[in-house]
Formats: sequence, C-alpha cells, structure tokens
Amino acid sequence: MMGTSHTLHKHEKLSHKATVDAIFQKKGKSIFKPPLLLAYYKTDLLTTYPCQLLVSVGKRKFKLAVHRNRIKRQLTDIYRQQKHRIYDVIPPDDKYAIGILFLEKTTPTYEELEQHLTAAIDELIKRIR
RNA sequence: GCUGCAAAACGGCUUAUCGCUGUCCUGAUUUAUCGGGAGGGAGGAAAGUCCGGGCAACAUAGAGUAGUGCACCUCUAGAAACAGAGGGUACAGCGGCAGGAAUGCCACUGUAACAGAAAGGGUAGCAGAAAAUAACCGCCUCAUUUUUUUUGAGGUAAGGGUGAAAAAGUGAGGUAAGAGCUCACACGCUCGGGUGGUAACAUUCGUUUGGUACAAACCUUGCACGUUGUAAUACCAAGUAAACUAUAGGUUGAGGGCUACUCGUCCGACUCUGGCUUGCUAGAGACUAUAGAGGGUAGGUAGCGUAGAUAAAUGAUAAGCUCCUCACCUCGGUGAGUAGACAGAACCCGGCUUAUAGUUUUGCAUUUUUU
Repeated sequence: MMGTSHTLHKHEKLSHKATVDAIFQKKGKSIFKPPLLLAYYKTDLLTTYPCQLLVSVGKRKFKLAVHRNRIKRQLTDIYRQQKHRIYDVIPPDDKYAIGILFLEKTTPTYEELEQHLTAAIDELIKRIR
C-alpha cells in the first residue's frame, strides 16, 4: 500500500493552476493555526493519489529566496512524514487539494513548524470524518 | 607580538536513517506505473543585469538619412569589451620648502564623458547701467548759461559699486580725459622649428594674435555600430478563423528584363515584409460562391549542458570531528554552546559592480618588548 510509504512522489504535488486558484478563492475551506494557514478543497484530480499538496511562503514575508526555500522544505518534509494519517481517512473515491501557507515574518524552528502542522492536520482529519 | 591597510586563497568535514531531482543498468506487469542497483546534484558572488561574446530569429539586401556608442598616451592578455598595468595633463585637498605677501616649486592622495567655444546659432536666474554690437556713478570736451549750478550732444572701459563671471597683467610713454593707442617685460592662443620622450607630453626659439563661461545642452570633428533576446527559436499535438478540405467559377497585360533590331521568351498591375525614405531583387497572399470537418482547453519534445527543472530538485533529523565563542581554574586543560557571514543555479562563457562572519599566506606602515 503506497499510503504507508514515506516517499513523496512528484504527482503528489499540486501544479494545476486552476485548482490552485479554486483553493484560495472560492470554494476552499481553511484551517488557521497561527503561523500556518491550511486550505483544502474537495475536487477531482488527475492523479491516483488521494491528495495533492502546495506549499507557499510569501515573498513579502521573506525577502531572500534562501529563507523561503528553507521553510518550504521543512514544511514539505513534515507533511511527508504525516501524510499517511490523512490518506487513511479519505474515502477511496474522494480527492483533496491541500495548500499550506506560512504567514509569519519571523523564521520558525523545526519544532514549532512540526507542532503547528500536526495540529492543523488533526483538525483536517476531524473535518473529513 | 598587537593594530591598520593592500593583494591573493579558502568559505566546514565524516557517518547513519528518512526523503527530493536527473542519468545509466535492470525486474515486473495493468504500458505508464510499481520495484531493485550504480553513480551525479549550488556559489564566490549562483545576486545586480552595467558591458562584451557565443547561439537563435528577423529578407545573409544596396544607397541615403535618422539614431546609438566611444573620445589623453603606451604596453599586456583576450574572441571582444566601460578589462588590467604604467604614464601624461587639468583641478581639488593635506604636508614640506622658498618668499614680506601675492604666489611659486616639490611630494603624496583623490577626482576627471580628458576632441572642438578661433564653424554656427543658443543659454547665462538674482543682483547690476550693462552678461557679450557694455556708459549708472565718475572723468573729459563742446553747446546752453553772467558765473556756480542745471540741461543737452559727444568722448572715455583708468576708478567705484553688483555678480559665479564685467572684456589681456605690470611699468613707461601718450591724451582734453582715457584706452593694446604705442613700447618693454610677463601670460595665453595660432602656426613652424630645435631638444628630451615609443607616445601623450615637457621644455625652448621664432612667428601671428588678444578670445567670458557652458558641448553627460544643440552642434562640429574623428572612429565604430543592423534589430530583438532562451518567455529567442524549431518540431509535434491542438486550433474558436482571415486557417484546412472538396466542388464550381475566375487568370486581364500597363510596364519592364534578356536582344543592335525584329521575332521569341521571361517577369509582371494590388497588399505585406527587420526606425524612416528610395532603387532593385526575393519571398508571402490572388479572388468569389457553396458544402464539409472542427468546440470550451493540456501541453509535449528539442534548444539544454558530466547539476539541471518547468509551481522549478540539491533537504530534514541524529551523532562525532575540527573552526569559533563564552565560563572556570591550572597556562594547558575542563565544561557549555555549537557552523553561526553574505547568500540559492533556470541557455552558456568572459569582465565589472555590490553584499560578506571567520581563517590562512604575502607585502607595507605604526607601536611595544627582547637581543
């Protein structure tokens, strides 16, 4: 079962422009856990995976690409280690697009990110059920 | 040894676990997915995009014009350049020397878009009479007036005042008063020569002449230059119509080339094509009617690399080692923190500029200690 794998395949990343717009503009719902905003949207996706992920750190919050890249990498890594919890919950026929935004201006530690993202994922699981 | 300056080099490493992105090999099958293995995977600036080149497309296009860039000299490397090194000139600053002073000379540092203002026009705020064909005050002559005064006509750029700048300085002659009006000596400019230097230039002699400043304003001179950038561009797929397919209709002869001429033959009337105009050639599209097919979105491959994608990989965690920082005492250990700065490739290469904790080496300078 691929859900138990800790790998993060290329097809698990969200790259479809219209879907990205849909998450953040109209139909998407969001969970706000202070530095993080987790938005999700139930839709059809051209993938065999239950979810596709988008991570974003605003250019206005962090001016340097180095800092943005680091936060995005850390968030992606945390999601990778916890995604099986979401996959277990989602019904077989449903697909979800997930977007994670980082909204603070100060550089976080790995522990803080892990704590908040875990809480957000818990909330998401609760809502899906 | 400390500190400062300049130049150059470096800009953590190892292991484990879990991951990411290309490449190669390989095993399954549902043929586009899942596995296995090997090996590669950010910088000195990857940044700014300030220059140059490769590469690509635009018609490999002539002439003219517009436009753009560069502008002291020599050498070096280079494909080339706003590259590097050394030098010259001008200006500014600090210091030293000479001098009563003005100022001159010397050394160092910095700055310079460093050809032309004697081709032309233009501009020069405020102040001032006047800012480039100078007359406000002053000085002088003449007329008016009895005289002083006043008024008028003229001469005068020596003096005053204004200003960033007021028309070649000093002395003598000269004059009604003055003036390069004349002369001498300095200054500068033009032209020509001598000496030194590869040269810019320096110095010197003769000659001509007297010119406010401004050219990163117009302009002039010399030299060079096509334009657009990888979001270029090519191919495939797709295609909403001025596109495609099928059928029917429609095909002129102004003019021109070849030629001594005729015959002949070829091009050919409109529109479009790399800033503008124009000559020439080349390329593209003729036109009309009817019918058919085609629909709401998906891109892919090449370009493209012994890192390399297309929401864009190069990461996370743990342990250790050194580097560094802090504390303690012994002057070398112990303990703690632990990689600490600037910063992340998107076509490639060279130069420049900017950011940068810390370490090492070399040179110079100052200061201290010892011999």
